[in-house]
Amino acid sequence: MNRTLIQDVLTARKIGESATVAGWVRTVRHSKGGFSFLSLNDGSCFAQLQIVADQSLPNYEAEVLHLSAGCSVVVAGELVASQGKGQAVEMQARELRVLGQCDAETYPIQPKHHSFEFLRTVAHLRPRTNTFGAVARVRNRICSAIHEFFQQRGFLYVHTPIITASDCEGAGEQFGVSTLDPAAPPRDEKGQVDFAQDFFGRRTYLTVSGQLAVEPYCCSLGDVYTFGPTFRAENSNTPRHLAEFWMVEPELAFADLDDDARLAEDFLKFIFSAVLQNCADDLKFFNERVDKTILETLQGIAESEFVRLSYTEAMDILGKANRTWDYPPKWGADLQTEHERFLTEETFHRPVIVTDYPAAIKPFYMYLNDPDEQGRRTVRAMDVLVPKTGEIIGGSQREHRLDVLEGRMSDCGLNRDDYWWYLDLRRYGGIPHAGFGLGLERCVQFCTGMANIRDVIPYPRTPRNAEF
RNA sequence: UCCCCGAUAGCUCAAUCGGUAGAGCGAGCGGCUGUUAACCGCUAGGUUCAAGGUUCGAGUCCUUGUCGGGGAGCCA
Repeated sequence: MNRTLIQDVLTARKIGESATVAGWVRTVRHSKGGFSFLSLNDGSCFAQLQIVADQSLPNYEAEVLHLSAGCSVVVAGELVASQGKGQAVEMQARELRVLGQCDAETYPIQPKHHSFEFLRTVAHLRPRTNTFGAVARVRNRICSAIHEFFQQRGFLYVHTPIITASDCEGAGEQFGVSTLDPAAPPRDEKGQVDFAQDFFGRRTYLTVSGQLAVEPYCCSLGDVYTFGPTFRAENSNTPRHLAEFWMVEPELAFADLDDDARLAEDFLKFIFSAVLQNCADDLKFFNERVDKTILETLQGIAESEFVRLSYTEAMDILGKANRTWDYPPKWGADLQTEHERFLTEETFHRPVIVTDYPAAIKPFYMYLNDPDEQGRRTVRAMDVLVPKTGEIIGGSQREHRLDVLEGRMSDCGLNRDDYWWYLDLRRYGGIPHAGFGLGLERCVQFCTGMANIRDVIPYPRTPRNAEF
């Protein structure tokens, strides 16, 4: 069909021009004067195009008068200056064809307010609403900005596997992948399930991170990034966690943690600027209906410097704070949510990059710092914390010294043989390198103000929920 | 997984001390109207999440379960 997107009609077409548009009716208002007003949305932008359909249309009485919210139509007509308020231009229909009827009695998306909880139960129809259309467009813009940012800087896009054999990537519980019959799996002599007879001849899992798999490409080709789905089988029931989510993981060659933090800050600012620039109508809607601070916050961040401080400095600030804690800050323990919020929302009012966490609470692959004057060991890790969402990025400089890495693996109780290829990178031409992971959905949450992560991904997967 | 809260009409919610289950929106019909969160009138619409229990009587109290929300942990 040779149609014009409503976005183009509203921005690029002039009064007097003809066009054909197609979309879904949002609301219908019939006038006894012999004409009807349709609000038409086709997803190309937030705005609706008002269609004026009058009784000169041959199907006016038979079809137009029976249209309701949700019907799909194709309209050919001419752009005219609107006589009413609320829109500058509208389309005078010359021909209106109904593509799909929509029973108003049973259609779940009524022209009224719905709760996000209810809309989750109709996830296949919620993209027809203002909110979820806007979320989808912002999410898309963020994804294109991610690729733009890295491609402009010469990063290579690398596809890491979804299915992995390493069962100790260190980032959480994993989903097993198997084609064995769960009711009657083959058993070995000890009565254990014999995964040697499974599809891959060994135990396999869905990936919890592409990092380990992308490092070899970084240590061969330079700056790289991976961007794909990630799976965590944690029983997490929060507005910030999904069992299936998307993660961007750049890996910088010949780089340390300072380079990494600088990249993370530039990266987030690039994304926020892109969204501000290209999704103005959607953001205006979020700012009015979802979170009245979202525009101010995004603009403020795009222009301000992120705060940098070490874990030890953060502990000092928290320790001196004049308030009571559910978890009193203590060097050696991880930052609690209340600590993170205090830093971002009450102390600095902007993103904070916390670096150099105690080695004992971080994974084996992070670069080990020299002991401080008190003999405490830290690693070159960083978390980028933002107001409300909390941790949006986690990253580190990687340990590239073979002996130190092997020592850390022993301390963590890991078997070197399982990581022979990972250790090879340090054995043969090892280089300092660093990287981070950005949770895409948390980024979408931050840009839209949507409170629940289940509402920024089309079909959320969470414990006990894989509908649609 | 732990703590707290909730589940009533298609949707959003109300229902006093345990005593006849209501409103708004939406829908249908009619009126009015270059309308646009339209407006006015009428009508239909209920296994009060499920299963037990207490009681003359349960939407309301008790138990268990399911689902949802908020907080925490795990993290992105």
